[in-house]
Amino acid sequence: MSQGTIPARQRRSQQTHKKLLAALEQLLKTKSFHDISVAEIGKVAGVSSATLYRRFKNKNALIPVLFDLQKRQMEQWVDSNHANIELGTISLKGALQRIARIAVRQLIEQRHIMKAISVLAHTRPELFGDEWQSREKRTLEIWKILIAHYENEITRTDKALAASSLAYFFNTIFVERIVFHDTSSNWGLDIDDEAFADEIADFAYGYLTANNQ
Amino acid sequence: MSQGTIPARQRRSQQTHKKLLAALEQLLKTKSFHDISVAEIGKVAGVSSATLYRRFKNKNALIPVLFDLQKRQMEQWVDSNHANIELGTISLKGALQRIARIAVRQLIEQRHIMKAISVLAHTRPELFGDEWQSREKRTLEIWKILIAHYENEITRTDKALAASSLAYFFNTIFVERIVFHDTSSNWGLDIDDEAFADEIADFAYGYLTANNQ
Amino acid sequence: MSQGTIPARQRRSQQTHKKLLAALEQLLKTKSFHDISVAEIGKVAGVSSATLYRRFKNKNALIPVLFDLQKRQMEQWVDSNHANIELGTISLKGALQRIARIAVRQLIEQRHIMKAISVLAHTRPELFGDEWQSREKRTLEIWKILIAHYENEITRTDKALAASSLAYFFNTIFVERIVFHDTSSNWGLDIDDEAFADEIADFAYGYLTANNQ
Amino acid sequence: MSQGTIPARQRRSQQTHKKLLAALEQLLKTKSFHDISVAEIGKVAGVSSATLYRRFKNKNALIPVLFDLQKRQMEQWVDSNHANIELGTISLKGALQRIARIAVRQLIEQRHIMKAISVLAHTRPELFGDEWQSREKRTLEIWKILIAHYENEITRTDKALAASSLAYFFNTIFVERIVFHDTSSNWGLDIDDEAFADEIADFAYGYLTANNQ
DNA sequence: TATGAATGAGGTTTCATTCAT
DNA sequence: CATGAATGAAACCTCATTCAT
Repeated sequence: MSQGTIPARQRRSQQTHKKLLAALEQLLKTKSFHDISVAEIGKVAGVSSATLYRRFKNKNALIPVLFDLQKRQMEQWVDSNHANIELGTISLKGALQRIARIAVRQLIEQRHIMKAISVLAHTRPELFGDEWQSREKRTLEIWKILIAHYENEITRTDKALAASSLAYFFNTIFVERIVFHDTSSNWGLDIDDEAFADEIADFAYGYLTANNQ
Repeated sequence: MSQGTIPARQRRSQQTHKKLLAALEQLLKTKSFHDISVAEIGKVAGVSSATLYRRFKNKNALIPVLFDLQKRQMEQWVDSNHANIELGTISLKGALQRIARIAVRQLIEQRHIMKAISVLAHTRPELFGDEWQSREKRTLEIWKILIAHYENEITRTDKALAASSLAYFFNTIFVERIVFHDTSSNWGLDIDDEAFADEIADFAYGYLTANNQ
Repeated sequence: MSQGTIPARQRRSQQTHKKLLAALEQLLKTKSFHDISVAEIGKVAGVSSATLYRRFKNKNALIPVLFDLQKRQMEQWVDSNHANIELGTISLKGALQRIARIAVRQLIEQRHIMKAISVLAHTRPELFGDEWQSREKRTLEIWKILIAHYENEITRTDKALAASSLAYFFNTIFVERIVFHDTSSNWGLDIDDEAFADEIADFAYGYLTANNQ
Repeated sequence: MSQGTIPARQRRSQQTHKKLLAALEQLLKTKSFHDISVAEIGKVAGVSSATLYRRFKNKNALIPVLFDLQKRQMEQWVDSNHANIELGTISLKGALQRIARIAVRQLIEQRHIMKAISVLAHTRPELFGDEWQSREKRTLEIWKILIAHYENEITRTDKALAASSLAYFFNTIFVERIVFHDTSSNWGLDIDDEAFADEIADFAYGYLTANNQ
């Protein structure tokens, strides 16, 4: 349970909790967290703003919960087999493309919540707990496994560094285009999201396999 | 002249204009635009907040000017020979490293103002005029020139796409690490900024030269 | 039974009643009635705030009960022989000293509850019923008895007035020093409470026996 | 200038300052400081509540100013010769009566503001600066002078203690009757305020002159 | 019955902006 | 022209009290 969240005993209050989060998510589609007032959230959720304060310590306490929500949504999405990668049967390039496409699709799916999280992470980093770090660690592990699997093909010598670089790269490069799609410049990239994912995969592939004589 | 800026006829008011922007820049080092009040800006600038409204239509009108300021600072920096690249005498890889390092250094230099611009671009895109697009165009041109120059070495077939991809890539990938340095996760990238720049250059180099059979 | 109190039929609810009052008393040690919320009282008492409303009409209804509680505590204290005065065996001055010391001790004992009552009496006099008046009457009677007993020694001619003056005096003069001990100025009175009581007794003794030619 | 007060440069703002204080004083006639909202003060003063925050750091910052106001009002009153005591030409008893009557009259004059100060001193002592102490000191000096002047008549041996006791006594004993006149019990003291002052003077006189063999 | 849930009304404070000197 | 003064609108939050389980 995120910090600042007040445990809900009854079913009614759990519903309220959900309704509030759903309202927040809804509102985040059109404005930033800062520009959404507690009253607004309450209104959309169909409860009074005082009720929000029964479930959350204060407005900021919604943020970690938003974070949790994003995580849960992502896990659901992963579980539903959208994110299956069988390293055994696929080339390195294919794997990278697969990953890039999955990342893009998932980011599209969670566009609004990710926008909020991204802005908040840049604006109010102090409101994020350290759960962030555990996600980071797990991601890094996955990249290490992938690199080990394609060891022969990869020319990078410092494998740990390569894992870190890839993790940074994949977690950074899509957000601008996918999440801030409507607001940020597109640099004449008039290709669809799938093709974009492939381009990105090419960066990663090139990085891993280039001749570094 | 940015929109919302009121032309300053007299020298005194030009100074006021400068003082206000300097104050804003100063304040952006410690908090976000949203968290800086007009009164505060006036105080640091040594003028009253009402005076600000004689130079700017409203608080938001500062943003395009901030943007201009960043541009001017960058141009100064470029002019001062920090950003000289002689394509003739240098390998593709060397050129990319050079560019990456320059980008990093320049971002470090303008860290605070870039943070503000980045957040605002994500939060209030409507406040940015279309000058953005002309920068975008010029950047794209530069990449096209570079790609043409190393044509033989580059395996990418769609040169225009490659230019766009590189432009997107270089304008996106550094910000997280350099500008949001203190707030965002570093994915175990325990290398210094120069080495980081080189890693990034490797992505670009790999992308441009990989065997795409 | 104080007004606003809902009669408690069952033993369980009597205990709840007690627990609530004990909680209030406890909380009054650190903050004023106004600053104590119903939720807080409930929490300390170990019941929900809704339960409080089953025992009391509203928050204010606690006040008369607080008053009762103070009375009961005082009576207990008196019964336990702390307050025994045998007029027969003691001088007027001795009697006054005795009374002053008793008053001081009792005020110390009930410091917190008396602080609450004092502030509330000044702030919300309408919340006190008229039971106050019966206490007043009884006190006055006692002073009349004392004055009658030492008739010869006393130079005051208007005995009724003397009784009233003494009653007012003794009921007023200690509170500032004893009850608001930590908050109010002490006028350089660097003596202990017992010596203070004696000083006060001297005022009363002087008043009663001075040469009023 | 009291802490939390923002200096007023223009005449208009000084007027606003005055209007706000006058409004507060007015409102204190019917309710306690705690029960008066900032909005209310603004309304009565004829300004918006935001304006109050231009002159005062916050609501609490009004309190020291209230304190100042009381002091200034008192000084004015004293200067207007209401409080003249010529020790040379008057008996000890006469002097004490004079003082008691003056105290009573002055308290009547400042009844409402004194009620507020008294309640606040008991409720929020932390909001009072240490100016209190300097007043205390001066009062003590005056009593020492008086005692020295009537040295022969006075039977008390510890003169310093006597001064402290009198200071405490005179600063405590009137408030209940005069300031909380309408709310507190009167113990059958059916005499007018002047006669009441005389009774009180008798306590002091008796204290100072009693036979302490 | 007891209580967790819910809320309406209200409180203090901030701030971008306009007014008046 | 520059600025101190003023403000309307809105923000977050609290709490005594009622509702519904």
